[in-house]
Amino acid sequence: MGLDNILLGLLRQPASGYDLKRVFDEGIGHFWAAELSQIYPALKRLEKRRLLRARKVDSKRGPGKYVYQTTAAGQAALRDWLEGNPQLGDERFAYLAQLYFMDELGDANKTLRFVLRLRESVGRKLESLQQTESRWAQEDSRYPDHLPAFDFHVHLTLRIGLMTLAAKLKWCDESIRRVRARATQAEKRRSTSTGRTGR
Amino acid sequence: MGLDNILLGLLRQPASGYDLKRVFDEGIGHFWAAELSQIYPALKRLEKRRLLRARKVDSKRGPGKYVYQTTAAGQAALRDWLEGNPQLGDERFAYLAQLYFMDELGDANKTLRFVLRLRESVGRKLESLQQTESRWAQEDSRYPDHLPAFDFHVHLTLRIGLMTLAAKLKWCDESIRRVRARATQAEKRRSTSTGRTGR
DNA sequence: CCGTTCATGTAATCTGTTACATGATTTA
DNA sequence: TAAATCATGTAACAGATTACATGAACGG
Repeated sequence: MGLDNILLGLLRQPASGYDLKRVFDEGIGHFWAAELSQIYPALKRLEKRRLLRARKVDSKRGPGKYVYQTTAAGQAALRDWLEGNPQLGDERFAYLAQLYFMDELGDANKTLRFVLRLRESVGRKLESLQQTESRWAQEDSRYPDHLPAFDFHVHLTLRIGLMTLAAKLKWCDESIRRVRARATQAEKRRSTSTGRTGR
Repeated sequence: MGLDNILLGLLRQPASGYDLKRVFDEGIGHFWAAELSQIYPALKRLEKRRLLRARKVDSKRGPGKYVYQTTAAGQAALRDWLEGNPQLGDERFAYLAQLYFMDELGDANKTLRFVLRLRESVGRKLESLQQTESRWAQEDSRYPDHLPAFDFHVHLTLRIGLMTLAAKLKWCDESIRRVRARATQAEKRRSTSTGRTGR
């Protein structure tokens, strides 16, 4: 249902499956992903249910192109979804599961390197969103509080992405410091006990 | 693969499927969820692959109980996973998709109420994690920097949960203020234009 | 002419949820 | 004695990924 509703939202502006894939990758990737192999069947399904209408357009490049657009019935379905409760699903973070069990490796340096790699990825994502925001702020003097309704809502989702990534980065830095402290403590314990027992 | 590896991690301590469900619900729910109907087949699968070993134990209550435990091969598989890169999957947040399209409703008050409901849920989750942390801090004087390795890693995952939830709550508050401002501006525009046009 | 981008799709597989089925034991 | 908890499972469905298949047009 998630994807279907998102397509109804995106297709208030006409677009092809291929176009939509770009939107997922470049536009809303920070809160939803989808593959082409998932998008195409979904479009057909929604067309059959009369929530989307399709028309064939011949594009300059490649073969024929099918452009979809939300119908009045589709708009009504979209509104129903929007009027409902915030859909907070269970979140799954495999990297946290990895960290949770990482005592298994018995080596604080491995935990440290793990968090350092995490920091890199988080930093990259954060920079990318920050760029998006600063470009936007430069180009539109109404940013952020005098934007038209659509853009304002887009901005809100951008902000939460920015703020949670910033929090994660802060956590990485905090954790790196503390894991380092533990690693050097373990190092010390090793050398003093070696010193005392003579080996 | 995600669940399988997590089970290998959890079953370093012997437990039944039913026990594990409680761990998902009460222990690691903030980063991974699983249903019993998913856990039981996974246990069988892992047992067939000799990554877990099962033994039957008759409990006081209910019918026979099967207690599983990670084997040496299972431990090796677990370590391979832990040595790998941090697994950052694509995150899907349906409530952000809802917010993204909420201009469709053409009513800032609906957006406001949506964010208020969100704030409630986030607040509840945050409080629950905060309680977990403060209980832990009270009961264990080594908390957080002198904990044994396992507990320290658990603590790290707790911290990131706490910090991202705090960031989300901050975002809610920020957004509530700004959506309110927009709602009252829209209100004003309505009344001045009514005043000017005389209807 | 070769790689990239445009463009659409199918098939197999994996992962996860909801609903259903069964039955013992404990607690109110 | 009825509801809650303990305990294990199956079946049907839904959602998503990976691999495969096809082919036109453009840029270097």
